[in-house]
Amino acid sequence: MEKRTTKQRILDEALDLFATHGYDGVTVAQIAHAVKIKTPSLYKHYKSKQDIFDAILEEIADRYKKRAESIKMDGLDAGKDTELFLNISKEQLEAMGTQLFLFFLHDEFTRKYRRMLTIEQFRNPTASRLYVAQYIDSPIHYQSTLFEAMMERNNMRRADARTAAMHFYSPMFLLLCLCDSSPEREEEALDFVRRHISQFTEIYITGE
Amino acid sequence: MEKRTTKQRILDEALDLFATHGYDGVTVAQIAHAVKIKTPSLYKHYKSKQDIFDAILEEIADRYKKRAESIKMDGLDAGKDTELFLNISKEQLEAMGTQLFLFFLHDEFTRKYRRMLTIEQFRNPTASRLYVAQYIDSPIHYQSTLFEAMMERNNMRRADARTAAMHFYSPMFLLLCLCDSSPEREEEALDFVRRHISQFTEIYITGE
DNA sequence: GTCTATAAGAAGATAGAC
DNA sequence: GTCTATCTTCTTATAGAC
Repeated sequence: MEKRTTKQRILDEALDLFATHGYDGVTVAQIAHAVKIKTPSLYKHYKSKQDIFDAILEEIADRYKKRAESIKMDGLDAGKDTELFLNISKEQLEAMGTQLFLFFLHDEFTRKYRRMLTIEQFRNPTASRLYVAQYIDSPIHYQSTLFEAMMERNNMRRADARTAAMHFYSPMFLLLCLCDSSPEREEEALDFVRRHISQFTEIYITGE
Repeated sequence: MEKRTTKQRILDEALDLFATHGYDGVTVAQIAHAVKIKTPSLYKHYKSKQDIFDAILEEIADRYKKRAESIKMDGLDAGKDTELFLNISKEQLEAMGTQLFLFFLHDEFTRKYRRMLTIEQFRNPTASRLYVAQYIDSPIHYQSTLFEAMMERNNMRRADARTAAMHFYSPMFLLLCLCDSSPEREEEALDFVRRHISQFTEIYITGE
């Protein structure tokens, strides 16, 4: 027995195609071919091409919701991650940031989701909502909470926490966009990430 | 006599449609309808749909090339813009940054070009090249040159100029992406831009 | 340079056998 | 649940009159 059902495999292959060509650039025949079935068989699993697309968006929304809940359960506001950051060395912070960046860059699904949402954000309201939530609002909010706590404890230069969060996150965002468009520049981007974090901590982090 | 020829109006309306729906999401009939001619008339001006798209890409490349040349002619490296920055007050810098951001955000063509390149970057190598050049490499390079000169003259905290350039530019880039996807959040984004520049100058600019 | 008419093929989706 | 065969509509593009 296969682990992945045909229904799931359709979503996987469709995502793969949508992430490069966009919804309108992909035919149901291409999806079927990638799944190694004939076109009409698709319709036993999904009632239309739009239905496949919607299922992918739902999957993205589900993953996002689960991750957001797990962050709350782990108790970010209670200070778990803050404690982590307080006792971290500059080198560890740099390694942590690089690792996080590499995860977002290399994780197959994360990368495809991001590319699909990037393409579809202007014509699909749900895609737009998910794009902004996942790649802009959520990271900024997370970093803000962290930095606020650090500033309160004088582990960080006092400043507007949301602006500091943007100073920390936005270079990562830009470099992700760069690598999504030009994967061959990954090494250069990684070098940038390291120097960015290094310079950020020098500027913002007190009592090294 | 009309100022804009039919040939140019086709490009304008096609761009408008491509910038939201992408190349594959637009039919030649839609373009013709927007131009208020019938579909076959399009083919007297362009030999195919792809030809229209390529002409838009060429237009983008031309504008970019011209701007790049005018920057060189104005003599950035000779220090014109640097002089400007050296004698600028914090308030002026904030106003200048906000104005630049607003131009990129509101200028009709700039906005549509950016959205089209965002959509098409993953399936069209030329679109990818233009996207990275215009919205990542070029701004970073410009700011780097500026900051290097300022650091040399001790008008700026000494640090890696390219990293500082990224610290200055990447929040603008992220906020442009936000506004492209969620135009209703423009005011919030503008507020962020102001606070970002204010905090940036506080951190990086010496001898106010 | 614009139109009507139309060709030629692709694309989404269904019917019905197995 | 997969297939072959087929329908219908949409889409790009051309022919040829005006």
